[in-house]
Amino acid sequence: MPKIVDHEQYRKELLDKCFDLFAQKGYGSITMRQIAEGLGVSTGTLYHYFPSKQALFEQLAQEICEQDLSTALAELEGAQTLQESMEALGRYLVRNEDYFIKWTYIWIDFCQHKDSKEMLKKSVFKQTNQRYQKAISDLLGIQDSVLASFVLSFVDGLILEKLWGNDTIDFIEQCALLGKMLTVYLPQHTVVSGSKTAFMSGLES
Amino acid sequence: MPKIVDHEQYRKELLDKCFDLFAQKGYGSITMRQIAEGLGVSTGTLYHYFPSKQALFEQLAQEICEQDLSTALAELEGAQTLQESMEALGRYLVRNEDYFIKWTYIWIDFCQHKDSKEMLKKSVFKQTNQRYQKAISDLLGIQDSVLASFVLSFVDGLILEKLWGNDTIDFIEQCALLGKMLTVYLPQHTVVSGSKTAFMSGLES
Amino acid sequence: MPKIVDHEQYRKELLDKCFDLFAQKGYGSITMRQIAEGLGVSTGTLYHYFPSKQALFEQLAQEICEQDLSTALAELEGAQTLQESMEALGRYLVRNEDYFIKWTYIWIDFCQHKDSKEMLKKSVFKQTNQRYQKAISDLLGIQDSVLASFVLSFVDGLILEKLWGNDTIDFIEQCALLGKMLTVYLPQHTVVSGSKTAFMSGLES
Amino acid sequence: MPKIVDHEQYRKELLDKCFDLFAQKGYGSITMRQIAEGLGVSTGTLYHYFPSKQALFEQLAQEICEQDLSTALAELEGAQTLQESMEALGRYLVRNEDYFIKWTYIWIDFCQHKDSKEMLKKSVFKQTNQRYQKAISDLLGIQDSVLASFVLSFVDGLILEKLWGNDTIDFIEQCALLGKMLTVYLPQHTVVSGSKTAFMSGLES
DNA sequence: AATGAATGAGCGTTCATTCAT
DNA sequence: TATGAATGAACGCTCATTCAT
Repeated sequence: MPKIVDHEQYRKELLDKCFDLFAQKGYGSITMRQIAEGLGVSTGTLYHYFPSKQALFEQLAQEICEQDLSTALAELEGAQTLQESMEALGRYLVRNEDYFIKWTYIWIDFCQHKDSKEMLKKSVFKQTNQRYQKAISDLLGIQDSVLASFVLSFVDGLILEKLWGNDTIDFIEQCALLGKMLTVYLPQHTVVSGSKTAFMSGLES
Repeated sequence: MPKIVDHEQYRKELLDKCFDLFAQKGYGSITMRQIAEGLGVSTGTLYHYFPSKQALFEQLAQEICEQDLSTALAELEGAQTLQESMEALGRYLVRNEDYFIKWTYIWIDFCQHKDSKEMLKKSVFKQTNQRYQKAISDLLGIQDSVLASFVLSFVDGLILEKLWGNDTIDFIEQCALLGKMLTVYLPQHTVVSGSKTAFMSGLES
Repeated sequence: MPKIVDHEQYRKELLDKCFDLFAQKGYGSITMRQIAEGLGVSTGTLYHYFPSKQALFEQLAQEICEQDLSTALAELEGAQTLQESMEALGRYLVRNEDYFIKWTYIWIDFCQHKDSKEMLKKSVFKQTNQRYQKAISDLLGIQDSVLASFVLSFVDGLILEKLWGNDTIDFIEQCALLGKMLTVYLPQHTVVSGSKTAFMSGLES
Repeated sequence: MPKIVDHEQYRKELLDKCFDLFAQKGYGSITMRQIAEGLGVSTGTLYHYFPSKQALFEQLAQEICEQDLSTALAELEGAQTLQESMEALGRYLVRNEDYFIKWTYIWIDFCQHKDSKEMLKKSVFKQTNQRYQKAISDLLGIQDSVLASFVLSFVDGLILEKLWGNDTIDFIEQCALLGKMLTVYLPQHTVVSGSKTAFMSGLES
């Protein structure tokens, strides 16, 4: 039993270290030898833990989708106003820019191989997307899914612009702008249903 | 009397047909044989027109970056209000969703191979990005580059969400929302300098 | 616990077996698949031991240049007279005719690819040639380099004639003739400096 | 009829120009495109005159074998003594060193492809070799075929040494040495049969 | 006669994967 | 468990050859 734990734990460690490797070269361009080398193991060992390159990549995709959002979200809590929330979001994006770019590389790569993995994509990604949307709803303090999608898309887009080398974009500035826009938009368009959210009361303070 | 072929024109035709192929499988995963087959030529012919796979891909990237925006922009003209402009943008995105997703796949792929191509990326893409930003500025009728980047990122994000299979996003709905947000935001924050733009007067009507 | 293989030794074994293969078809006409098949390994294995076809060929050329001459020379020792030495040389050439022809094929091939290998050729071959010239000087028992070159060229020519199919040439007969010619020529032209060589005393007996 | 003459003549011109090309890279390493380019024609034209690469090479080999020796030999005539003849030979070799090296490259290349060409080799080369041996006999003024082979081999060897880069060899010096050796050797060993040759009388003068 | 575009088998080489140790 | 040698199908690319003009 403890053996299995070790095996499983080591597998996860290897998987984590694969993140950068796949992000840098892409599924189609990295080789198992390069991965093994990057992990500091032999190809034999790599195949001992993962049945194939495809399986390794899918497990990685699965893994990064299932990553816990709670610690991330914790960083965003504590804001008193929407504006503060957005500014916190901006700082959070700046701090994790590199990670998000890599995440994006990997996920897009994964999407491109939509053969038999359609199902996995459907199940895992949909779920992930919902979690992100939920996180944004919580952050905004509203339930409007269109608005949540709006913010989600905007954030995706910020990262995408950075990914392809546009360094004229400033996450902080952009998120602040989003904050301002939401601040002037929301009070006029939100149907306050029942009790106010913590966020709304924050807004009014 | 050689076989009469307009070498340059045929090269461009082949290049155009490569767009879908590279978008579907990615640079690292598609093979020259597959490309040749997809184009309906032999590998020999493919190499007669392109010196290498990498050169073919770079020419494709160059090509799609240099594509004319004017016809695209023409579709967006004629709107009287910002809201109408945004709605036109939404319809435009819906109409060209497939194209933009493929464009994104290819460009991200290109960015991932940033070895000696850094320069090309810098020169070509930067320019392209500027043209897009300019187009958005024109569409909005403002000069604020932060705002233009905001809209650009948002649009990028919409496409990215669609790319990875999120079909709960509705371009029309999202662009309408953007329109509404801009409509309430702009009058309060834009310093109208000198004569009003056509757009601004439309707003006031 | 890796598979136990003495990498370096196995590499040498493969290299040795390449000798005949390259000699028979020539560098430009033999394929790596044919070589692999000839060696009884897969192409993958071949590339595991040699980085490229060119490197393989260069290592082979290097190898055959560095081969020990001492055993060969030992066969030629023990002759009491110049005539006997030359007759021993003739028998030696007959015995190794096949080997020398192959050696010649390979070396000529190597010389034809004198691009960046000029240096290797210069260093390795020159050295080899000097060793051969030295061996001939020892055999003749004289220091005259012009004479040594004469004999060397003659021997080269004998092999070359055999290489291109002239089977009217008889190594024994030719070497005997060389012996006779040297025997009548040398006493009249050699300045005996100091003590006589073993060979000279043999001549006089 | 005149058309055919032109065709045939042009074919020969092309063939002549191939000499250097094949000598420089070797049959297996030169491509038909490179040959065409070297000749200043298209591949189509090349194939119009020669049915295949192999046929082209064989025709070249045939051609250079059949080349007239008479002009060459004329250069060697006029010597009064054997020594003079050998010195003339030395100068002749120096003058044509480049040509002979190329000739050797090509012929060795041809010999290496001894599949179905064995016959051609047998017939054409044997004949050629006999002509050379005859030329040498004439030059020496003797009929001894062993001696002729000796000289032929020696000359071959001189060229071979030069081919593989040995530039310490001096054709003039070597041929002079050969002259001296023959001069001391011949009078003692030649059975003068019947009338003296022109050469012998020269020797005695 | 002459061109060069087109072909596809085959080249040198790589790579995911297997296997003996 | 861990290694890296071994495999051979398949990769990017080339080349002798054919063919439409």
